[in-house]
Amino acid sequence: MIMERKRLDCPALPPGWKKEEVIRKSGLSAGKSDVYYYSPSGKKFRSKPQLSRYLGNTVDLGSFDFRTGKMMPSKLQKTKQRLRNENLSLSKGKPDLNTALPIRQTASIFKQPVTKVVNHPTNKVKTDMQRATEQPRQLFWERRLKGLRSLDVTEEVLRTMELPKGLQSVGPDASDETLLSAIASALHTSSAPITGQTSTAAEKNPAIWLNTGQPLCKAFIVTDEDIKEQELKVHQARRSLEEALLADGLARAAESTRDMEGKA
DNA sequence: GTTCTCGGCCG
DNA sequence: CGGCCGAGAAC
Repeated sequence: MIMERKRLDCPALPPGWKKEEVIRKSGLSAGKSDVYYYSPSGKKFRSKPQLSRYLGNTVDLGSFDFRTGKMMPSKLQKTKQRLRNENLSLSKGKPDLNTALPIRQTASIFKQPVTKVVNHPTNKVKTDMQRATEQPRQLFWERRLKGLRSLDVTEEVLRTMELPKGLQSVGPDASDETLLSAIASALHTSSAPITGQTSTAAEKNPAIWLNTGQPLCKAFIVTDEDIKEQELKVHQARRSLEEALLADGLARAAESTRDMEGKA
């Protein structure tokens, strides 16, 4: 007899998500149960951290109880406690090893739709369409990114990027810092063109008119000079990378040569 | 190779 | 005690 695995709908998550509870039937932990979730595309999730890594900023799992699959408002208290503790330990100079929200800026750890251009221009790689369709977002979620900095290996703060004068932010937090995060996130999260907020109404009352598919940034104009300037920067960056790789290769070659001589 | 399952760590 | 994830077992 085959034990039917019940995959139940989960109202607290976006449509199509399923929840499953498996009872352990042997061993010391017999009787205990494990809870799993399945995305609309069928991917299995076995913990809350795994879930929030995947969902990114599209869903606030702060009050989500993984075991029951329900939103538990009582848990909001604990979320605030956690934030306090984080700020405390950060001010003591401990490195922030938290990999939960908000999303990281420098690497796309989330699966994104990718178009691979090979010989024939119509060829495409398979993508997770459930993930590719943009989901509703919280207004002004980018504010959570405030204060994030990129560090090098010695934990020195890297110089932040300077933004062109033409870029101006929209919304309650008009700092350049958040603007940069908002744009960087938009470029990472969406494959659609980034135009900024094209409706001028959004500037007057963003809470109503904000286009959540676009960053908190006024519409901007990109001139030919901007493009040329950027091309130059990319070119220079590639040159220095090329030089670094070459130097590294030479160093390795020299090292292995020395090793060989040592053995002979 | 992938999926299932339980152990065990750690907060 | 329970959440989370590693790793061996099963397929």
